[in-house]
Amino acid sequence: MLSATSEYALRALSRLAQLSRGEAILGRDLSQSTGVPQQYLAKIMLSLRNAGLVLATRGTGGGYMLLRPADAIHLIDVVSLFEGPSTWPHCLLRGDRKCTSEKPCTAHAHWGKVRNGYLEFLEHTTLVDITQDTAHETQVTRPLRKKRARPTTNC
Amino acid sequence: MLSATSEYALRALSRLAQLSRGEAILGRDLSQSTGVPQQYLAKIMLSLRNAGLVLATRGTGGGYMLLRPADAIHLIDVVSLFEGPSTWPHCLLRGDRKCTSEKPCTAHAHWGKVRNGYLEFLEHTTLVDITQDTAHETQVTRPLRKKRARPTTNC
DNA sequence: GTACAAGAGGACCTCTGTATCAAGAGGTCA
DNA sequence: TGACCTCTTGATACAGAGGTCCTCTTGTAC
Repeated sequence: MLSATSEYALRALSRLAQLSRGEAILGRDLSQSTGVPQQYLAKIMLSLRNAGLVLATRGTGGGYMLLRPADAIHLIDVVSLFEGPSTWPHCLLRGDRKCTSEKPCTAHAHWGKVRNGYLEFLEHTTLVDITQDTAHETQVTRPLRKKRARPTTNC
Repeated sequence: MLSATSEYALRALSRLAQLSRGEAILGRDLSQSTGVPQQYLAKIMLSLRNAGLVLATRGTGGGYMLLRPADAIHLIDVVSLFEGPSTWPHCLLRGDRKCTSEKPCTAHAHWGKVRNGYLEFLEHTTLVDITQDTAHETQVTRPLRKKRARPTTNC
């Protein structure tokens, strides 16, 4: 689905979207309110800055702020920075050469619908949509660690 | 999306689905025709055997075959063996506690549709749907000797 | 100009999924 | 019974994502 990095980026941007216009937030505070490890968040914010999504100001009184209105930043702008192109392949079995667009497998069309649904979701959803009006609360969450369940050996 | 392991499993099962009834395929040949590393495939097949999806027979003339009709094996049966429950969380921002079912974010409902679409796809699609009718090519299978199945230790 | 605040960035660590190796266990056949 | 075949299994290696540490660079205030 989404990598932890993508999700971290969305959470940070969502937090920035809560700020009033012209207001900046420190990396430290951003880390605290999103629950993303500070040093790792710094790296993510760097990518976002290089992508022209946020403005990072150094020195006393510095911090991060959105460079564009929240409703002008779509999830796809963020996710595409951190996810490879093959995350959502044209066929579920991306490695299987037997399923091609000329000779698709039976499930191809159904899979295409699912895939398009997901991509459209990312394209049409903006930061505003995933942002709660919780600018007042300083809720601290834990760093998230992607964890996959081990293959079950029983039924 | 799907882990490599899940996809490997689906490719292998899809290959098994091409065999005629009672026919088995060697691990070596299965690896060759699916492009999955042989030793790694062996481990995956073991999980599938433990899950009651395939029959593995050792010794001369042994190999792998489906234990149920291909149209009775749904993708969800396979994928759930290898993917954890958090792969498709209820909210896109799974780590963000601010988005709850009581107080969902604006995108929650849209995300739910995408999520359900994916899950329904896995639940309704069977091996038959992802299997090409290519049983004629590189025929490296042969009838499995008539022998009782080794009782699986679990299930 | 100096002290301090704050982001930038390289080096390195850790964990997990993916992959390989080698030996073992179960089975067939002459 | 022994040679041979094939899956099983534990140990181990490798690569990449996630995460930390430390130093450097830039900017502000006095």
